[in-house]
Amino acid sequence: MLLDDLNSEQRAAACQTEGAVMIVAGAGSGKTRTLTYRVAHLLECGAKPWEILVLTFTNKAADEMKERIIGLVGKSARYIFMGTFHSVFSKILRLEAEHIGYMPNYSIYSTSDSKSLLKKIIKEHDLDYEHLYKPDKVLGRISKAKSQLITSAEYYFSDLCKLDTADGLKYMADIYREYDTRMKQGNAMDFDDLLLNMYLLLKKSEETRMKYQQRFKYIMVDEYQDTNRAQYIITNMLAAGHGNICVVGDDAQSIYAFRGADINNILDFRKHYEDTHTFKLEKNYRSSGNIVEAANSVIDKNKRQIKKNVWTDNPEGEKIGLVRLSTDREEADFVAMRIRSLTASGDCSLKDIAVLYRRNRQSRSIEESLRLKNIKYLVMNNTSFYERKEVKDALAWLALVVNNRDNQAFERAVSSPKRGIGETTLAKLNAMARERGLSLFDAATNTELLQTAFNYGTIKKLQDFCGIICAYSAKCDEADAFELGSRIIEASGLKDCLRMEKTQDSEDRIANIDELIDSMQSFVEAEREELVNELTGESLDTEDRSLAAFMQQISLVSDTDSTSDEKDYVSLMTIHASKGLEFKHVFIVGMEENIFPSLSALASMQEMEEERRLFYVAMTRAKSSLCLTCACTRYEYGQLTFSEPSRFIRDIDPRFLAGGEEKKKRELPKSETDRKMFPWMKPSQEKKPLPLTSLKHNTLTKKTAEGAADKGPVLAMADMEEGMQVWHDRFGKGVIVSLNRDEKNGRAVVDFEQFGQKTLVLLFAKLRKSN
DNA sequence: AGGTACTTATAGAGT
DNA sequence: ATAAGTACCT
Repeated sequence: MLLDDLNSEQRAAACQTEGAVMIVAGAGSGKTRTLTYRVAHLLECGAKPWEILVLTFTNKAADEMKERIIGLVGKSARYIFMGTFHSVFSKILRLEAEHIGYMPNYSIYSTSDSKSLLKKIIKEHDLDYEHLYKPDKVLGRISKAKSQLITSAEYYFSDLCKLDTADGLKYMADIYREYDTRMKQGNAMDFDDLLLNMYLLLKKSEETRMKYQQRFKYIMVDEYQDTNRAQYIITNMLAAGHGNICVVGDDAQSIYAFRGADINNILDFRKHYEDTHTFKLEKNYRSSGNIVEAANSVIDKNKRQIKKNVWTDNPEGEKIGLVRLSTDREEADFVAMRIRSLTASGDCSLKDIAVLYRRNRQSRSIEESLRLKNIKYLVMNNTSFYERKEVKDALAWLALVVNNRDNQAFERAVSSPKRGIGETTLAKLNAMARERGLSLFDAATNTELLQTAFNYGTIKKLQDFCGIICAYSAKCDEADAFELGSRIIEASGLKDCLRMEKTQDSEDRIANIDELIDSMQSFVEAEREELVNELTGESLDTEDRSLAAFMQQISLVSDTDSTSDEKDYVSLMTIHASKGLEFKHVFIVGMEENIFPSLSALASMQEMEEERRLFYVAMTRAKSSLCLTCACTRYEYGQLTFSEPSRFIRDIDPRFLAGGEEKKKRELPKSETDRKMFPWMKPSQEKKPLPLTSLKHNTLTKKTAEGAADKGPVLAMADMEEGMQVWHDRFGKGVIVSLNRDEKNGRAVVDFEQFGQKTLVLLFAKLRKSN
C-alpha cells in the first residue's frame, strides 16, 4: 500500500485531498515525500494527471518531484502540470496571449535586458541614471509594484508612488509607464510580468478563468512561505471554484522576503479558507540530533516565528565543527583538505558533500583549492553560462528570429558579428522607430524610411541583416528548435568569426555555442519522447518543440555550470540555492560579520531575522556532519580586509560545538610577516586554529568607545529606522527600539548592549550607523 | 566604425 | 579583481 511509507501525520496530510490544506513542515520532515505521495494518492483515487497543478519555487524542485512521482505511479505522471510559477504561467500565457494584448511568441527579458532598457529610457529623459535613477533601483521598485499586482497605470495612485516622491524620485511612475509601453511594443515580458499578466488574464476573461479553474482540480503549492502577494492571489483565483488547494511551507525557512515574498500569505491562508485542515510535520528524518538541536537553538533567537518543535530520534552524531583560519585562501585549503580526508576514509563520496556560502563570489577561492587538489566539483550557479558574451549573442539572433519586435535582441544581434552598424546608426534608427511607434526591425525593413536618413551602404547592411532574420522567421512554425536554431546560428556567422581567431579562448567560445546547440537538441528530443508515450493531447507542454518554446524555457531555467563531466563531485552553491537539498557532509564557509549576516542586513531587524533563517536553512541541509569556517582576513574588491566571526556563531548553543581535537592538525601562520599581520595571535595559538568557543566573547563583544573614530557620519533623523544598529559615543552599540520623528521633539528609544534602554533626544544625541 | 588604453564603480540572494 | 564605461586614436 502506497501510503504505508508515511508516518501518521504525513499520511493524514496526504489523504486530505479535498478542501484547503496547509502543511507546516519543519526542515527535513519529509515534506517532498509527503507531497509526492499525496499526488500519487490523488491519482490512485482517480484524478487525472492533467487535473493536478503543482507549483514549486525552483525548477530543480519540480524536476525532482516529477521523477519521484514517476517512480511511484509510472510515466503518466508526465502529464501533471508541474513547474515553477514562472514556467507554468509562461506556458499558459503563450496559449492565451491574445487575451492580454500579446503575441504567443513573446520574449522573456532577463534582468539584464530589463536594466538595459530602463537605462535607455532614463537616459532619454535626461534623468540621472548613475545615482538617483539607477536602473537597478528602478527595476527593483517596478518589480515590487508588480509583485503587488500594481500596474503602471495604477502606480500613479499607489502608496509606492508616494514613497518615491518622498525619496525624490518623482519620475518613477513615468519611467514605469514608459518601460511598460516599450515592453508591450517589443512583445516582451520580464519575470514579474509573467505573474502580473497571469493575474490580469484571469481577471479580465471570465471564460479563461473558468477554463483553468475547471482544468486544475487539485492545486498544490510548495515553499509557500516564499510566495509573494501576486502568487497568493493567483493561486486563490485558480482554486476559487473547487477550493482544493494545498500549501506546504515552513516560516522558519522563509528567505526570499527581499524579493517580495510575504510571510503573511501563510497567516492569511487560514483566514481566507475558513475550514483549513492544518497539519504539522515536526519529526526530522534528515539530520543528527546535534544538528537538529543546534539549528533549533539558532532559530530560537528570532522573535517573529510560529512556534514549532522540530525533533528527531536520529543518533546524536558528531559535534559541529568550527574553525577560524587566517586567510580566505587557507579557509579554502582547509575545506579541500577536510574533503580529502572525508573521502579517503571511504565511507562517503564527493556527491555527499556540499560547500555552502552566502555570496556567489565566494566560490572562487574554494574552486581554486579544489582544483589544486584535483577534487571534482560542480558550481551550481544561475548565471554563468547564459551570461557569456558569445552565448548571449547567439541567443539574441534566436530571440530576434522568434520575435522580430524584440529591440534588445535586435541591437545585440545586429552588431555581433560586426557588420558596420554602430552607435550612430543605431541611435538614428532608434529615434526613427520611436517616432513612428515601430520596432527597430520594422524600421530597418522600411526602405522608404531608411532613405530619409542613411546612405546606400548603411541601408544595404541593415537590409541584408534583416533579410537573414526574415528568412528564418518564416520557418518558425515548421522547423523545430534544434533544426531552426542550429541553422540560424550557422547563418549568423558568429562561429565563423571565432574560428578565424584560432586562440584557446575562441575555441572555448565555440564550444559554448555548441553546448547551446546541444541543449536545443535535447530539448527537442525530450519533447519527442513524451509525444511517443501517450497522445492524449491534453497536456499543454507536450507538443511544443518550437524555437519560441525553447527560448521561453531557457529564460526561466537556471543553469548548472559544469566544470566536470564526472558524476561524482562536490557541490558548491549559495545557501539560497541549497534550499530543499540535503547532504551527508556540509561546510558553511565565510561565517563572518558583514558577509553572513551580510552588511546590508544590519540596518533592520527584519532583514537580520531573514539572515538568521538563512543560517537555519544552511545548517539543516546537513545529515551527519556540519563544519563552519571563517577567516581573519580576505580580499574584497582586491583589497585586504579584516573580519570578525559571525554573530550567528554565538547563536549556537555551545553544547553542540566541537571542542577542537581535530583542529590540532591545522597549522596557523608562523612566518615573521604573518606574525606582524596577525598580532592578536599568541605564539601558543599558532599551533592550532583558534577554537571559536573561547574566542567569540572577547572578539565580538569587546568594543568600546574608542571605535567611534572609524564610525560613519552622524545620522540624520530621516535615515534612522527601527531595528537599526547605531553607535553612540558614550553608550556604544545599540539597536533602535522605537522612534519618534518629530522635528524638534524627536526621540529614539535605543537598547544599548552595555547600558540597556535609553531614551535619547535626537536633536542632541549624535547617533551614528554602527556596523 | 571600431579598437585600445585608462577610469570607475562594484557584488546579496534568483525566477 | 573585474566588468563596464569613457576618452581618445586609427
